Amino acid sequence: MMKLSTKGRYGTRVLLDLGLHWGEGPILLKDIARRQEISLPYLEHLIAPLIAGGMVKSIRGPRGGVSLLKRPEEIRLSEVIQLLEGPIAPVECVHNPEAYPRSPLCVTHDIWDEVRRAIDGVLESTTLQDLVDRQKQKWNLEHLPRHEKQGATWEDA
Amino acid sequence: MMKLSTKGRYGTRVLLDLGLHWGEGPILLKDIARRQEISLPYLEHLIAPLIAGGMVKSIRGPRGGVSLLKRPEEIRLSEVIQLLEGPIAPVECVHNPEAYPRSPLCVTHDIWDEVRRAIDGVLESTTLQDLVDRQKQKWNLEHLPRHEKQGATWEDA
DNA sequence: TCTATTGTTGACCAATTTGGTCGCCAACAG
DNA sequence: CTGTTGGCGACCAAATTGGTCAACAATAGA
Ligand code: FES
Ligand code: FES
Repeated sequence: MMKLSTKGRYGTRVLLDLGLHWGEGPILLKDIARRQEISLPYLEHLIAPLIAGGMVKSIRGPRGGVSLLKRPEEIRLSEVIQLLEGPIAPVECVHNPEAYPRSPLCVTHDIWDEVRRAIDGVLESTTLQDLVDRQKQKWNLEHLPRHEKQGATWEDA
Repeated sequence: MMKLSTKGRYGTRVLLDLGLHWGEGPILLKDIARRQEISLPYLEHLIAPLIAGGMVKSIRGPRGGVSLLKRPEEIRLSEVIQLLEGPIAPVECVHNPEAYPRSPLCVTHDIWDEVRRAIDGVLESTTLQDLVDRQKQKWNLEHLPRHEKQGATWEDA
């Protein structure tokens, strides 16, 4: 039920990667693809909505690449998921109130909206900087230099 | 993102229907199908996991039908969704901890688990009886006799 | 200006999931 | 035995997912 697709999962990892390299100028898609183990052609599609959403900037040509347009602490996970997976809602009608005139009569509607608010609460209160901080902390606990662990941000076993 | 499928949505309506007819003996699938506007063949598939999960009892033959095995106040929405849609988790690894040895190193894992707990919190604290009560209250506000409105529990416009 | 580099786009594809229908079988009341 | 009712598996179409590929656009630097 209600699984996140690879868009959301990979995309979050891509942004975490960009957050970890914040301030280093344009990052090559090729490098992100290698570190996050995402195929380059697929990554190009993943990054598109993030660029369209004004979250990421891209530069073509030599010395090009992509970088965050906003500071990591200004990027909330709710925006990220919104861009990558669309509206955060367990059912259509919750996100699209006016299109469903029956909502006021529908009991389950109220519950699904509560679920939506619960999800949104978590994602809204988490920023990309939070993820970056947690990642660095985990690396420190491992007593390993950061650059040796940069590939270890996967969610797939 | 993370939409509920018709299994979860229709199935919840089916249980709400059974909750509203609690104590009336076996309810015909045919009647549920008509009231909830679900095709009978599809309904038979929807009800299967609920029977397998011990939530609903079925009786075949004349004067048969289905009915709740537990009282509506003992049926939590979390169980319902669990039976109909599988584990409540935005990513596999959250539900399947031991199969994903990388979890402790993975930052996003923590976030997805927070999301899972948020969802579960809502569904765990809502029982079928809550839905029944809300439905009756909505009907009362409409000042209409109950039996005229029994079809109006849809979530689809 | 030429070229190598890097991102952009859209067409295309296979696999999976979703949302069903249909036909036959099993159980049971009368 | 017969009619009624649910159980179950095969089957199906459509949508979604998860990609690949080739052609193109932009740009930096020689
Ligand atoms: S291991 Fe589960 S999200 Fe990373
Ligand atoms: S109208 Fe949205 S769930 Fe019923």
